[in-house]
This record gives sequence, C-alpha cells and structure tokens, in this order.
Amino acid sequence: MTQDLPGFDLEHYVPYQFSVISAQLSANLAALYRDRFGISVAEWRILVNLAYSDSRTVRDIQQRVRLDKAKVSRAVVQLESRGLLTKEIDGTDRRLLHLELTDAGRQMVCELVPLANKFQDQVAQKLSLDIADLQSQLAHLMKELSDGETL
Amino acid sequence: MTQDLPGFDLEHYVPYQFSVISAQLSANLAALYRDRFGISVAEWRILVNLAYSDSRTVRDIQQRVRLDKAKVSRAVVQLESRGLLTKEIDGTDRRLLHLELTDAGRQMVCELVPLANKFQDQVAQKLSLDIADLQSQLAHLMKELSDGETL
DNA sequence: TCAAATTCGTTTCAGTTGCAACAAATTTCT
DNA sequence: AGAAATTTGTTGCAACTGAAACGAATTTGA
Repeated sequence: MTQDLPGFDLEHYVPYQFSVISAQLSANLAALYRDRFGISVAEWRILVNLAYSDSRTVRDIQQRVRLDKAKVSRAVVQLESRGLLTKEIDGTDRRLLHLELTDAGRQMVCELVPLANKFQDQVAQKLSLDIADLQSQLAHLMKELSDGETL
Repeated sequence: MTQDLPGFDLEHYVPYQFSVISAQLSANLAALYRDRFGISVAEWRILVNLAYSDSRTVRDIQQRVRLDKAKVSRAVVQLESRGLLTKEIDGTDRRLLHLELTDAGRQMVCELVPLANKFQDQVAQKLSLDIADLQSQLAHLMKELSDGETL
C-alpha cells in the first residue's frame, strides 16, 4: 500500500500560474511586435532601453533588461542591420560598445509604445485590480525575488 | 527634429514584470526539481497530473498542463525509463496511450509536493497579498487570457 | 613595468524547442 | 462497405538558447 498523497492543485499553483500567464502574454506581444514591426521581444526591450534610460552599452542593457549578453549581442546585430541603431566603440575604453538609436529607431519606438500601453491596459481591464496596484505588487515581488535566496 | 517620445517605463510594464517573475520562479523550481529528484519542470507537471487528475493520455495531459505534445511525448519517455510511470495502449482505441504512475512515481510525488508547497508559501510571504487572493487573481487572469482575443 | 587577472562583446557548440511531417488508428460520410 | 478526413503519439528538422571558450582591451598588483 502506497502512502496517501498530500493535497495539491496545479491549476492554482502560483509558479505554474505565472508561467502560463507569462507565456500567453509573451506570445501575444511577440506576435504584435513581429507582425507590425518585424522585431523580436528582445529587440523591443533593447530599443526601449536606449530610448528611456541612459544604458548605452551591451553590458548595461544586459543587466537592465535581464537578457543574456549573447542574446543582446545577437539582437543588436539585427537592429543595426535594419538601421534602427548604430554601434560605436568607446574612445576611452575600447572594449565598450556605445549604442545609439537612429531616427528610424526612435520613430519605431514612438509608434510601438502606444500599442504596448494599449496592450497593457487591456490586460489590466481583465483584472479587478487597479493597474497601478498590479504594477507595484509585481514590482515588489520582482525585487524580493532578485534579492533574497528562495528556498 | 524627431517627435517626442511618449512616456514608458519598462520596469513597471506588466508583461515584462510577468516575464521576469516567471523566469525567476521557474529557474528556482527547476533547480529544486533537478537537484533533489533529477526531473524537469515538464516531467513534474506530468507526474502531478497523473497523481491528481484523471488525465491519463498524452492528449489529455497536453491540454491540461499546456505543454506541446512533442514535449509531453519526450518527457514521458524519460519518466518511463526511470520507472516512474508505465505506458499502456488503450484496448478500445489503440491510438491512445494510457499512462499510470508506478509506486516509485507516486512516492516521488509524495516527497515533492511538500517542497513545492513550501516554495509557494515562501513566494507568497514576499507579497502583502494573501496567498488565496493571489491564486484567485491569477486564476482569473489565466482564464481571461485563454478565452478572449487580446488586441 | 609587466605578468596575471579581469572585463567586454562575439562566437562556438551542444542541448532544447516547437512546428510540421509522418504512420497508425479511428471516425465520418456517402 | 470503403474512401476520405480526422485524430493520436512519435520523429525529423531547423531555429533558438545559454553556457563556456575566445580574442581584444583594460586593470591590478607585485
């Protein structure tokens, strides 16, 4: 005779729920970015960072948007070949690569951001939570997870 | 002169937040499952489903835990080779494959579930939300996303 | 000063992924 | 009944992924 199973419900298991929701959101967003602008989610994150932060090098961006540095490197190649950004070697430390949006890149960000915001609003509408609440709850959890050791 | 950028903050962009949190949780859980039991997250989901639902075939499991059917198929090969489940062809529809936990499989689930629950509790502690609240909010969003068209 | 250690971005490589093709089995439709 | 369409699970394949190796550049420290 085998021992009794302890109770468990995958459908309400929080890590599973996050995984399912994240995958769904990601798929929808990826389709949006791809269909209308021909870029990937990684490329989108990089464009946004160049537009809205002072992260200028692969290293800075890598830490900021939590992408593998290989992934950043490859995405940057794409973006450069499409004329959305330029690469320039730093004058004082020639290991560093300075990235800069081109006008076309900035233009694309201008068009993309409203769509991205609209998408987020639609998600928030599906929840009873206020969007600002949701954002701050998630920001809090993000911070907790990246700091502390879990288990 | 380029047009002004509309406001945007990636760090508080909900789909991005979900992606980061999900990746972090997933990495932690994957390490837990791998180190202590030598199984993957996909294998874990399959074990749990066999233990707690009446999903018995690859098709049922595929829909229930939202895994690609190829992924289920490959994970099942692994689980069978480790003696955690058995495959048996359905008597009346020989396309169907009935899966069944072995005693060893059930035993592993018994040991894993408390760890998984503990992990979830630690996550919930990091939020001000009650865990039941969190679960039901997420369940609601999951449902909304899988139903309606988004954008 | 200069050898060792570190940092940066790219590339290589082996493992994973998911889509599509596939064979086997069943169901549908006439 | 039986040809066509559908369903099921597996496999082939090409794209993607991330860890590690790598060369170039810089920093450290003896």
